[in-house]
Amino acid sequence: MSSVNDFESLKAEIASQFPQLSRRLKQVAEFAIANPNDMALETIATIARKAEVQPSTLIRFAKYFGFDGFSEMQRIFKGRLAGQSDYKDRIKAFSPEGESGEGLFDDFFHGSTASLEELRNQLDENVLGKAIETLKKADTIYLAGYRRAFPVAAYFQYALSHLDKKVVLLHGMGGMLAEQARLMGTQDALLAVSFREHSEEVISLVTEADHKGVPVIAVTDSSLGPVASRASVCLEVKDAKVQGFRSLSATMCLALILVVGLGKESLE
Amino acid sequence: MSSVNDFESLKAEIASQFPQLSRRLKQVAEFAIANPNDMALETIATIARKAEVQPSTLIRFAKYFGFDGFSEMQRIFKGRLAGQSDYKDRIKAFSPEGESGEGLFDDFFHGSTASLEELRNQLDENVLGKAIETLKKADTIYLAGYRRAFPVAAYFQYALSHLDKKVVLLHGMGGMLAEQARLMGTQDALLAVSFREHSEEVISLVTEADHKGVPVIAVTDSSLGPVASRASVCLEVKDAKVQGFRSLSATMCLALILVVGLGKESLE
DNA sequence: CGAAAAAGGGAAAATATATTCCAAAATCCA
DNA sequence: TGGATTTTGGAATATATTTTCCCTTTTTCG
Repeated sequence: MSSVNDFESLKAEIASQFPQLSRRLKQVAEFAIANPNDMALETIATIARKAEVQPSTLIRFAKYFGFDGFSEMQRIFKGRLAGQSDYKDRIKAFSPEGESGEGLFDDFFHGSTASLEELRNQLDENVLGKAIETLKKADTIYLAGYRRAFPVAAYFQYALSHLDKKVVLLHGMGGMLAEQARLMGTQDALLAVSFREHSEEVISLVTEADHKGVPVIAVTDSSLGPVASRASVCLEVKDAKVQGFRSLSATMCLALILVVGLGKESLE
Repeated sequence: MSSVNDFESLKAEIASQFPQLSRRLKQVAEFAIANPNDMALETIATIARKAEVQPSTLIRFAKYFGFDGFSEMQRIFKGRLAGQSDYKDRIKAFSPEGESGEGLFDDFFHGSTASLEELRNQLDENVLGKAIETLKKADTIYLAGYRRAFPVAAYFQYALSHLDKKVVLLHGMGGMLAEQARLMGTQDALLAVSFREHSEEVISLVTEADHKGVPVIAVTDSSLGPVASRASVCLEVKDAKVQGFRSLSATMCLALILVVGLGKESLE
């Protein structure tokens, strides 16, 4: 087992050992540094062919650097591609045993930070641009969000109205949801925030908008759900869950990005 | 051989077929979209374990979408990783610190992450404990929050009601704010969320509660403001500001901490 | 130059991985 | 309800991949 645990240190190690490597091992070293993707994604045979060495040379190379075999070294290259922030895994599962004396609430911060990290990695600039473009074109922006998504919709209402956008929060108060929604037209847009177990209200609103030809921008945690499938633009965001409750940290950050993006666009 | 050649079209294809997939195939679809990295880097057995399906289900999934087998479909996922990582390296290489046109949204993530970090450092365990204790003792929790603070109050309403706490959101709709607030008693508590330029409503609510002897828990960005000074417990949180707009990422994290803290306490 | 040591090639063996297949369970439909 | 059809789980099989090992080639150094 090698002491090297991440790509950066492996790279450094290879660089420092390089001069004293044999001819073929140098060849592998150069290939590995130049083609880390291949090293992560291809089989030993394919890599060997591309690097023009024998498969066994690759294994010798791995063993030279203290790994049990090639596969073990390949993990490092895979880790590099996976993003390897170790925050990532935290989104799904938190240590149930919890505290180790230090930082009783670290789980929460880690979770939120992890969600942000994930959002940063996943957020597609093009999709976001399309969303902003749609909002910009809209005469009136209708907002939908219920249960956990309601605070997000409320935040949009606050922030967008500060941009002098016409916004209507479809709160359904007084049982007037359908009436409120009836006014949506093709020149408008519906910004729907919805998380799994999507509420009936949001699904029917989105469906109606879709039928009418009103552009729908979805902010959701499930890009395969009923809301996303009817949306013209789908922004995915996953907040960390702690003891049955999800924060809204990442979603709020996404909301801010949308708002500021729209603000910028409007000024130009 | 499938007609799908890149990740984006596979994703679109999966989304469009999703509704008519069987239960396990849906499970795979969700996992695949949510964890494309695992799909590219792990073995069938590992993926199956993570997605909680049988290996054979993964193969059925691949075949459903026209691939010869799982491995062929996995190529699509590998392709995605191979393509994007050039971009990834570029970011790392050219912008080691600040901005350089790349990482257009890094400001937002950085801002939110920094806010969380600050919250983590500033948050006093004793103060938090006192806040939770107060909320726990309260018969009914009254919630106040206007403008930017409203989404936070709304989140509290959602989350606390899931803990079977009696909560009243003082929304002031219909001009009945004073009437709603009149019911607060010393056995209750007022959870007031307010940020600078504090709204008139929240100030008068907090003042009234203070006079009546109702415990007030303040969540605010100004520990010296009119809300904090009248509160029995004051939790300070500062969200990052980007181009005139503040996110609520850190505040939402704090809200989650309070909620989960209260949930734990209640169980014991 | 020639013996000893190191490096390299490549096939064979070992291991891991993907795929098939069939029986059991669930779902559908008449 | 009850037979037909689809879906699912999981062991058995086939395939692919990694690793070992031995022999050949190359390099090193007295």
